[in-house]
Amino acid sequence: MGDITSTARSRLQTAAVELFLGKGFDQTTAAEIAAKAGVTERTFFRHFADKREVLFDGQAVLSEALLAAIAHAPPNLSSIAVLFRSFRSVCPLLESNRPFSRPRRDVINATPALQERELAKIASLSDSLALALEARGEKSTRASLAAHIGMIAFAYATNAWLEDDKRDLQDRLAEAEREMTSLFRM
Amino acid sequence: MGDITSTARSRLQTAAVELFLGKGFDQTTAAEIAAKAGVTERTFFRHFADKREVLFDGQAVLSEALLAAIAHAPPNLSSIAVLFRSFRSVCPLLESNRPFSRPRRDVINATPALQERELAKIASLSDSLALALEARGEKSTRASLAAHIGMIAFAYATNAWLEDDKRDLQDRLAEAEREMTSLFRM
DNA sequence: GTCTATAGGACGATAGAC
DNA sequence: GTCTATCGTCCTATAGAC
Repeated sequence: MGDITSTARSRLQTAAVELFLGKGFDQTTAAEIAAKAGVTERTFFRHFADKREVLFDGQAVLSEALLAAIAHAPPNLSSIAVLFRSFRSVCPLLESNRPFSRPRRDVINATPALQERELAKIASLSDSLALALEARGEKSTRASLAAHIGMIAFAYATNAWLEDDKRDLQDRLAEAEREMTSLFRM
Repeated sequence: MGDITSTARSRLQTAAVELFLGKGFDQTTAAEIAAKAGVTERTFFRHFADKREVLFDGQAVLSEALLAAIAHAPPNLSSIAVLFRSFRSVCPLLESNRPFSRPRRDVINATPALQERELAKIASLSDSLALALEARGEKSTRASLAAHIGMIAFAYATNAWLEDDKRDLQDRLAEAEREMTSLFRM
């Protein structure tokens, strides 16, 4: 991937967020985004499989960070404990990204089609985490349940923090973990 | 909803599943489905907002059954307990529907676009369940976490049962509940 | 040479407007 | 029920990096 390529990509992403915020996802055409980024419509679709995908790129970085954290976690921790440990480890990454995440979140919240895509990405990430837990020796069934449940808490904490950062992400995560654990203690 | 409408709807649904199974979702056009059902393409889109939606109708029945079960559950049960109780109560409904659910599931499994829609439906159902739990007096945060976590187990059990019905749905549910609970006991 | 990014025209299908 | 904008795919072609 050379410089020209990545700048075309990032120009497209920036243009997309601005246009989506300004006039809505449905009212923005791929051609407009491309024009604003100085490329053709056809180039837009070469970089992104469909119009929604332009908003879902950062996931790859997050995914790798989480998988690495799970792989390097000490043994003899429960799967749930490993997951929350990993979530905590990526908080700085997410915090530094907030200026971009916040407007992106607003666009997604306003657009059902984008919410669908986000759920798909979260599910895909959960499946990856489940495999990483299996690599630690967890049974397949339990790894999958733990990963998907953990992601519920992670997504919940992230959303709460994006809506209101009076309390930081670590704090939101700790609260989600507490609440979730307590659900099973009664 | 008159008779003509509902039969046209069901003819469209049946035709859609058959065509999707035969040549794949992407290779099937809305016009083909309509023709097979004896109506025009325009009629297809009057019944279903988009091409995917034709496969997601039964959700409404399931949703109502679950909400009713939650509303009529005895007080003083934990949210998680209420949810699993409700899931168990709809098992007969799902079991009787298996002949339709199984091919539908195959189509969805083969089509990313349909998986996205299914995740969205599950999330929407989870939100409804959360509201029903709140109506029982559960705190909003906890209701939401419980509902989404419960749906993970429910979806997991349903998928396992659809893939292999050597063990019935009740059994799969009980196993999911056991596994999930045990994740928080170590 | 190979590989990759950009470009452009044509086109069927979706889905909304009227 | 007709009309049409937009999405998204197919194909080929050019330019630059390595």
